[in-house]
Amino acid sequence: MTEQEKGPASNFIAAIVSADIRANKNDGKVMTRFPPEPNGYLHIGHAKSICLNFGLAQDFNGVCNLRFDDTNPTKEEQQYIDSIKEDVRWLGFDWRDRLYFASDYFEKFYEFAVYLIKKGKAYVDSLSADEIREYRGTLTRPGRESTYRQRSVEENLDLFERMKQGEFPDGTHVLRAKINMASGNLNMRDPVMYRILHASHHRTGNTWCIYPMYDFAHGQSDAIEGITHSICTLEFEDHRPLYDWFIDELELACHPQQIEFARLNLTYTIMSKRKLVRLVAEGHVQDWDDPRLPTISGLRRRGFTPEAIRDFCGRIGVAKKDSTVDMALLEHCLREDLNKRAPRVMAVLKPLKVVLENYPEGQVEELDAVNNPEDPAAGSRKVPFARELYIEQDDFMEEPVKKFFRLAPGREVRLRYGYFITCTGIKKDDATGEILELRCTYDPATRGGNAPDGRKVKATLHWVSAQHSLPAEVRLYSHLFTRENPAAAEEGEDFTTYINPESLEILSGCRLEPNLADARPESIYQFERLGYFCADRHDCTGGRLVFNRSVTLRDAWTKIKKKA
RNA sequence: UGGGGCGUCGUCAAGCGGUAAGACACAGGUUUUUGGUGCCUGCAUUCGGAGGUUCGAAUCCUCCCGCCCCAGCCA
Repeated sequence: MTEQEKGPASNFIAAIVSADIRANKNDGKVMTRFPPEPNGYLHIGHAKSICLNFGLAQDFNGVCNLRFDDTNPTKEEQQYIDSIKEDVRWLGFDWRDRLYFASDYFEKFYEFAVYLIKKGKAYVDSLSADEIREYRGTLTRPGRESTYRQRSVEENLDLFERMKQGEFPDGTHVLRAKINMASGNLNMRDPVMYRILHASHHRTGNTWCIYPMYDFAHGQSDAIEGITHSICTLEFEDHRPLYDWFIDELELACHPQQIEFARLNLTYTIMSKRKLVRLVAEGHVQDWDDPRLPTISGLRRRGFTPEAIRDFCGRIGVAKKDSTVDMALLEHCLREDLNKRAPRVMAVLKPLKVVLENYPEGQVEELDAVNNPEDPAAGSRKVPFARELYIEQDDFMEEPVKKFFRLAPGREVRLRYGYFITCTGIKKDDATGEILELRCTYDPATRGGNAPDGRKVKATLHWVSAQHSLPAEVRLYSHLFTRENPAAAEEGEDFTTYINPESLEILSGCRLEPNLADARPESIYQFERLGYFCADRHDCTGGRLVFNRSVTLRDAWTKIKKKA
């Protein structure tokens, strides 16, 4: 069942939207928006918001805008705009011609500000940043009014105009809303609306040297665009009274409804932009698209599909409770998607040579292998079989423990789509005792993997032909952190303490079946019995074969081993 | 000690006065040329706690407890 067939999501926000439509609020129309600040890369938490906003629009016959909240030129960059657009598109969402920028509305915001000044609802404050903080009071004590709060409308108008003209250096004045310095909600204690920033903006250049704060830009942007439901995360709940206050005082025709939901947390990773920046900047990971990161580009490079991510976002639900979703659910969604789509292929990650003593030298057979047992339409392929093969080191034990039913001395197993083989000998390095190769015999009657006499074997192993297989590099990824909640650091430690030193294992001597010779970057395969692997979008080029492990297959044997 | 939220299975999450959905995880079984997949079974006499209202409460009322967010000229 695809996510489309599962029907509209049911969550408290969908319920609100649905009720609004029934009541014919907003003439029954729905318009949402995804409003990222272009100061970093999108991560799986943003995907939740994207799926919610675009999904609501889809489910209720509305539209969803992509709007960049670019009101702080000191932090925002074009490269982030590009990556965000690419990621949203890759996730499968289309904003059509509705690409907006808060900076498109700077002129309007300025007029709004002037309007509020004239109305006596805004004033220029000339306190220093430190003084403003001090005057604001504390959580339990009310603030004090600024000595500049009573400036005349004329003086405020004059000062604000001169702020705009660039007469004053950064930090000398701000425009503030005149609300209530005694409010229990600190956001209502005369919040700053504009600050002076002599900085070049990535879109407006040097046109402005005053920039609106989030609170004086977001709601108005929503109202200008005609947004009906403005969905954001819980930490903005305290801002809602201010969101409403500005729109009311500005007497705007459209008054979107702000609704808050809990942001996504995932076990064994971190979602905070600040911490992600540190991981990248301090070199704990390669870059923003490091496959260990929960960034959209990292997940993509890891081999996650848009379908799996969308399915995940649909399953986790939307609510107001702080929660941490099990990473295992994300992995489950990927396995489920890939199980039905990924072509199967054989790859040996840690090769152990096998010589079939009774197989004719120089003989090569092309054996039929099913491409995907879950999808008959995927057809089959030929895989070369020869006297010398590689199997996985983990598939042999000289002294097998109980419940290990793979290859061992004297034991017979099946080579997938190949023959039954029996281990007859071990060649070791005399000095180190290291196993160099296995001597085996094969049963010619079992070609394809079936024994005419009906005898059974307990294991089927994957393999590749030694001479035909292709060398490859395979990167094995696991959790970036050793703790479920790395953000909750103990005394004297921070989250980097819990970085998993084994989150990346690079295997360079891997052997792939020859059909993988022209694997395209980003193509995903199931390496039988091992997991799903994705050709690296950057490094799997120019004849070099480089694969990233997206996720392992569920593995009963590892569990048995751990219990023992 | 101010303001705003939230507390239903290990983790998410339905439920909205009529007697606790579902998913992941976990545990068994079964099928199987992937110890994969599929299929079957088990997994909250109880909804943070205590009172109360009611024939009946996770749902309504009261009090208590716990957790999260807010003192950027960040978003």
